[in-house]
Amino acid sequence: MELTEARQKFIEAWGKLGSEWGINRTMAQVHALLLISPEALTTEEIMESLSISRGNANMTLRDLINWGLVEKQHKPGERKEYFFADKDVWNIARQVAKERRKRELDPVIKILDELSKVQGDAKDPAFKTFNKSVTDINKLAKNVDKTLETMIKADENWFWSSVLKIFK
Amino acid sequence: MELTEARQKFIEAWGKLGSEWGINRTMAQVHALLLISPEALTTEEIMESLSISRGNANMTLRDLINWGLVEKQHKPGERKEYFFADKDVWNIARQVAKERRKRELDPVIKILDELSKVQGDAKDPAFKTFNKSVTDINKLAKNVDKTLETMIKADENWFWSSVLKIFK
DNA sequence: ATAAACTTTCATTATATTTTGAAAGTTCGA
DNA sequence: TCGAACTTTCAAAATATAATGAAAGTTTAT
Repeated sequence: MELTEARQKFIEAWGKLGSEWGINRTMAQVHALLLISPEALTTEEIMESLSISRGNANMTLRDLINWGLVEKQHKPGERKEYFFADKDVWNIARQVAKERRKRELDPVIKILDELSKVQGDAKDPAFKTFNKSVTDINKLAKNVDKTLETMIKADENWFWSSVLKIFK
Repeated sequence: MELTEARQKFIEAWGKLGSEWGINRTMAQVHALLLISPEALTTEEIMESLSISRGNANMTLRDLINWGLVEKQHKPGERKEYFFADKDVWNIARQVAKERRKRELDPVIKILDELSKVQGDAKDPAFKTFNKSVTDINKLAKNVDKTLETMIKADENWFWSSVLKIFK
């Protein structure tokens, strides 16, 4: 396989994985493109490479910037904006973990905390079952939350050597 | 808050979280309903509870069965099928991890392995950047894979006490 | 063999999400 | 202050995803 084809496959695979995990396919593809681009790219180049419209490119890049995965660059003497992706995969993983935790896990934990407090008749099977499921999910969610928090703060080598050491 | 309202909130929250993570909202809601139902339910009851059509209920239940989260039950002397969800939250988490690993992570790792092998000019920045990103992502993906494999096999208490011990 | 009870299918419809592109907005040099 | 270069917006269109429900299929008791 040669580079051009391989790059294409990478962009496709990343887009597919993204869409399976609730991330817009185009956003994942733009990210993939920037990940394998040694230089920062202009909006034009991204539009061209992925055959997407200006509006789509613009919004997608803004989202990527909000996710902390991409940044704008300016070249001296040029008006155009260039976009560049952090290539440190551990940083990327941490950043994604951080954002998804904030946007999705935290709100759910808040609701589960409320629902855990709901009082009811200890003899009512409907209440017992509700209470058990909610409480158990809440505990699990909090364990995940703590693990993510650690990961977000952690150094990559330390993190994986600790985790994998347990499991050997 | 009383039970009826709380149940409703739980179903909503679970549906929302599911849809953010690439799982059909209705599927997550049916699962939530079964999770808080002490008894197995019929298709009719599920349709009624969630205001969904027969076809939708049928397909969603089949999917949940394929995910290993729900099973059919038969009551003696009755033709009707009843549906019941495993209430063990750790089993559920493992089952979801297992399925998503198989359906999504494994195929991606396969592609990354191929792409890691692509040869190129070590002086070409395009090749160097491509190669580094692909290789690094591949390593990360394999660490995640190993961790999931361990989790899938693990006992809940052992797993969390090991993981959280590292991070205290 | 029949029919009632129940389940499954799938073409059609509905909904949700994503994309487009032209117009409006902004910035900057002359 | 003007206009060229560039960016952003957003209503409308396109696409993708999910839901409906009637018809077809299946099972079982008689």
